[in-house]
Amino acid sequence: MKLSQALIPTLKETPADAEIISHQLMIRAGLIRKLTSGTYIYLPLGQRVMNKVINIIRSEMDRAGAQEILMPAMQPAELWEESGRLKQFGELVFRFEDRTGKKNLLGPTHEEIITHLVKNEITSYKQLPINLYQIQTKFRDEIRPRFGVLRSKEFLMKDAYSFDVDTKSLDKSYQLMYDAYCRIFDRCGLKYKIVEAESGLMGGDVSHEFMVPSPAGEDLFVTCPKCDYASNIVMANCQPTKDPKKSEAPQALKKIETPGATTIEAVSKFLKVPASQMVKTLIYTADGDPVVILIRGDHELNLVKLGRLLGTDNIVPANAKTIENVTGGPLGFSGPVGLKDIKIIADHLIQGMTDFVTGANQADLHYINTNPGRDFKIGQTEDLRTITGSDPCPKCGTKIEISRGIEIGHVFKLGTKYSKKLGANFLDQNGKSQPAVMGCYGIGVNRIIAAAIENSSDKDGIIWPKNIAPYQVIIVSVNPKEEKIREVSQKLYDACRAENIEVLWDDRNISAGIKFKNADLIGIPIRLTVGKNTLANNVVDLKLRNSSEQNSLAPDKVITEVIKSVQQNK
RNA sequence: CGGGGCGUAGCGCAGCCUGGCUAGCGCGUCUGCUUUGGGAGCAGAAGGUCGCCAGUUCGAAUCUGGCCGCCCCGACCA
Repeated sequence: MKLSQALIPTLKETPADAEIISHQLMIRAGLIRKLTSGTYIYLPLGQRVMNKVINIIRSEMDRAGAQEILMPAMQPAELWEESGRLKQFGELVFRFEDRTGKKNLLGPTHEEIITHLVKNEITSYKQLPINLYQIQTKFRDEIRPRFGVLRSKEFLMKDAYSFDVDTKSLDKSYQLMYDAYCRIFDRCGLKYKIVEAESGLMGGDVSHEFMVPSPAGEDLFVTCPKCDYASNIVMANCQPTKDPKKSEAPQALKKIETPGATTIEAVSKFLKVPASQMVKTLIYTADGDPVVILIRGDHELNLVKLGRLLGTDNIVPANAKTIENVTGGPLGFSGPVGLKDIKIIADHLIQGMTDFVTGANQADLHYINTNPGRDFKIGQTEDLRTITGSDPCPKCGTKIEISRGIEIGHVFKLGTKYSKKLGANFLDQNGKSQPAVMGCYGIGVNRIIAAAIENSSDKDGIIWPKNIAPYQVIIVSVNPKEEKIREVSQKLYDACRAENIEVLWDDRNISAGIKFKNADLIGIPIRLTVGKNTLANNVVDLKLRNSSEQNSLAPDKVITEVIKSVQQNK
């Protein structure tokens, strides 16, 4: 492609509404343009990268034995009512009616549809296992789209679904996908971590996320610097204190005034007591019933853990009225002392704490020197908090590390959740009807692009991994009006095209500086410069985007070098 | 949805507080000439419902109200 003819609108200035590097560079390098919040137009350069990624995904999925299909983005709401997920997804789903009043939605994911298909088409164990996938646009009415293409309302996803006769067979299908994902992300040139994850709306018990570490990521994950432990932060187990140290002489419980101090921070400041020496009493309602939870002042309640414990995800903070009913006191001064007729669920650490500060269930009053056992009863002790950076690794005890990451892929063992609900059964060897055991596997295609840029750029622009670069080579003709320069450039351009090497030719009649800046910005791996060196010594300069070295070679030699370099990465 | 911020030419911004003539600046764009190894120079030109609607006023980009859009933080979301 000649740059003079290409729609590659680069920007010198950083757009004001782009916060993170990948978003800024995707706009500046002319990959995307925003249509509205959460939807983007992919320009030629962006679309080329997208296609590169898609091709890699497709080849690895096919290699793993998965078969490509295409399901509609428009789906009947009926199927979602059957699975019970319409309510669960709630506002996240775009809904609409057709002219007859039939309820439809734009698919945020496709478990319902694939299960429907398999229900009708798979009837025998002889047809299993099977893995079907598609690369398709998903729609999610996100509360807050952000960071460009990282969280958008419309995005491209590769989603695969496996069906097996039993869990043992599912383990194999799962591993196959897990390995395929590693190959896909390796080929995309990404550095990533695989972490244990929460299954959320998908359901199922086992899942792993593929995370690209980046400060721009929306997810936090935990890794151990010593062993191989890696987990999403919400899943990381906190170690119970094995041998709680009781203070030798607990102080007497005492009520003291804390006017207007309704938060841990305010009380901590007022009483000059560190948050870690306080206990917060949280009242939630789970399926409408109030629960009382105790967490150390400097810790955070982990709703996922609480949900697992209570067996529901319908957990919301109690309103002021419920709090009054439960504690007899106003919001902001709740405490465990004197609570009746309600079980107190405490985080593991509470048991070992002594002489701590907590609410007195009366306005403007807190207790100091509270001690569990003596002053109130803990009904149940559980791991309820979110792990912190000062916690030990649940596996080996080394201090863990917390990092941010971009979730580019997620694999789930679903089990029979959907097959049971939607009736995807098959006849086993004994002629008995069994629900298929499912797995599902997603990759965010757009996120791979953003993650690759987050992973690899410098002050001048993008540095593409070779396998997903929109073009392999860019030829910069310093002064294309010069006949010899044009001639040599044309020769290089033709030679690349003859070898099927993707090449951009900057044939524009503009000053050289712009061309170099542009080439760096759009991040093409190999740059060939035809300029005064060519005129004086009949050589072309070859420079790689990811190195500062530049070599001068005869035009024929340059082509050989380029071919070698491009093939190395295939 | 709660909190904060923004909306003036394709992009980045000034002007608004303290209302007033033809709404500016930089980049980009177009024409011509000179340039061409790291975002060139000169000369000329095009490009604006000042987000929208209403109100106050002799007069509104500027003041007031409503609405819309966009960004950031949060609710923990594949």
